[in-house]
Amino acid sequence: MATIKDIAQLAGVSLATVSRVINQTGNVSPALREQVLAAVEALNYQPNAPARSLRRRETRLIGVLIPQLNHPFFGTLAYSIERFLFEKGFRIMVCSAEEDADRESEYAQVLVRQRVDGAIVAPTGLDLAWAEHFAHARIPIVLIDRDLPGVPANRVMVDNWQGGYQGALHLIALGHRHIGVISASRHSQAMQDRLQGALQALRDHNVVHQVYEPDVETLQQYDLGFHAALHLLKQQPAPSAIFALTDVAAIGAMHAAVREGLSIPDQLSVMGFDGIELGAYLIPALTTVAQPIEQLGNVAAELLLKSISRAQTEYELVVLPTQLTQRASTGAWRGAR
Amino acid sequence: MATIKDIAQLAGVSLATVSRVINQTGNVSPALREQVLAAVEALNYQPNAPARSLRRRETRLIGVLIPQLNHPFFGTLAYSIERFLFEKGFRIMVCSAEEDADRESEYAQVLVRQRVDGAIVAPTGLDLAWAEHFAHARIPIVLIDRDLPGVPANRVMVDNWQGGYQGALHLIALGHRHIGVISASRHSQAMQDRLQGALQALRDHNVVHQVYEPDVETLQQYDLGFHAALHLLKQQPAPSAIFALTDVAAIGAMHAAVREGLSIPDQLSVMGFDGIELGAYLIPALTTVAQPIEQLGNVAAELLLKSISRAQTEYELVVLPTQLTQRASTGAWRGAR
DNA sequence: CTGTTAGCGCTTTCAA
DNA sequence: TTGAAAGCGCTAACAG
Repeated sequence: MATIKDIAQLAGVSLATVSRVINQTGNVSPALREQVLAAVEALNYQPNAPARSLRRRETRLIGVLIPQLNHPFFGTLAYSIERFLFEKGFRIMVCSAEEDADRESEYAQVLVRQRVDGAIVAPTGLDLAWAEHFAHARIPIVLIDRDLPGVPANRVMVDNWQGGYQGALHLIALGHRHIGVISASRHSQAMQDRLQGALQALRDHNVVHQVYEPDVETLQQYDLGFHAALHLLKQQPAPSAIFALTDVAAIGAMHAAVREGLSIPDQLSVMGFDGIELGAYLIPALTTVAQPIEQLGNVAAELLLKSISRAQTEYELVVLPTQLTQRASTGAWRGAR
Repeated sequence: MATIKDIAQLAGVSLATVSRVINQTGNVSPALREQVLAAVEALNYQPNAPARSLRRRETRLIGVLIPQLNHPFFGTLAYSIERFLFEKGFRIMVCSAEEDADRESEYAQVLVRQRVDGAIVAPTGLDLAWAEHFAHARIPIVLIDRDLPGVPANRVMVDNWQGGYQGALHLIALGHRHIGVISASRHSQAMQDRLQGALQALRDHNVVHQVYEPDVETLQQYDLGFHAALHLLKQQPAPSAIFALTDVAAIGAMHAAVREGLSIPDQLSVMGFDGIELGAYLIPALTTVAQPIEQLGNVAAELLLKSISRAQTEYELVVLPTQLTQRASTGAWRGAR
């Protein structure tokens, strides 16, 4: 591969001049500029990013550490971050921690070694080993989706408690008095907040409820919802509505309900949480507590860029609102089955 | 951040010794090794990847260039590649070309500049500018999902033509004689192959059919399927079955059908192509021509690693079989509506 | 406006 | 077994 030296040679100028032309820094006479550009063209020169990073002490690389790439919510989040940062001249390295603290920590080290300029992290759980790695390296991070109160960092997320409350309230307002709740993870702060919010609403209105929480973390979220619903539907009295704390789990729950011969929403209302695009196309379309996913990603990226450019000691917490998106999967209670 | 020099100083050894310990190359006496390791621990040393890459002339980075990160099929593909390569000590840089040739080409340049050791590409279309960038830099690539006959590279994909034929045959065997086909893209070779395969089956059995092809590339695949189905259902005679050439489009089509008051599969059969996990949880569960997505990713990654380690002039084409996965969204023709 | 030069952090001969 | 030193490709003083 051609180097700056080759260009200099071919153009008959010094290394510095080539560098100046390429980076548009400093003044170069039009004549020389032309020569350099011609040489660049002729040799298909592409700057060596590692060399540049080494010298400049910045990589223009941002780490994105999420639980799972192959997931509608996190995939959309990563995608929005990618687009935002691409415009700003930053590239991303996406890493799937797979809901595994060891893997998460290992990936954090990888990102540190790559000398990313910053990282956006949707933490897996309560283990903070990964955060230590970034802290030691003084690499700024932004927490997204899942809160982690102890960590010194900017945070951007929705008000999960409020969303949980809001969602449960929707079912209550429809007349449901036996409600099942499906939590997707014990270790996610977001999930716990949603759950507590929902429970509060349920208690406030004296609604009988049953909670399903998985014993272990799982990546099989559809399946989780499926089995959770099967479990909840066996309870006595059986719920007339299910509030799944993620859309993906809600989809699994819907499938389980139909397999049990129940029609949605006539015999069972099902709602989710997240607001993934897919929800609108389900049959019936999924009622959900929607997060502003794109905005979450954009705000996080923006905040990160800010803390990269000027070291800060004050950390922001941005809380975005959720929005109840009522669609066809929930309906008024129609009496006992 | 601590450098190898700091470690050497603290441990009272030379740079070379530190390097030997860290890389486990060359022999170092146990005593010195201990000292070095202690210093590494004490200073939270993390090797500087850009510096190492510069010197070693390899980055252990692999580019993954796909049309869209936020997409069940490509997301799963990227995820399987990530997992496979992580085990082998390689990291990935995922880039979403967004079905846009310019963006794709730009991203290819980014990857070249990062000096990735190789790239796995699901090309957007027929513009080959991106491939030139890799070719000039002599960076090995593997094509995945979408074929591009002219490009000198390993290729791994399913037999899309056969899959298309197989899918159409399934509907024909169910007795359908008016079938609508939804193609998701004009520029994707994969899509064209599927379409041709399906058309062949349709012609072979004298089945009346109607094809919907989008005018422009779109990232809104659910919506594409939705509008395509609306269009097809208006035709005379109306189709009794729809074969969408991606699962995501099939989901949109199902939604449109239900909105038009049709029940699936009683009044309209719908099937897709891809075999995304979600399909099994839809209501009704989606019949599809399934690709072995994980395997596609793994094979591509393996092939790439092979061509990185030893430069090759012979290129392989790996064709994996599709599998018809029959579920609830398709059923026997029940007579005219 | 242009060129020379000193490193960025690391690996790897080559000598000792 | 260990260390000294050169250099990967680039940028940024500094000098002219």
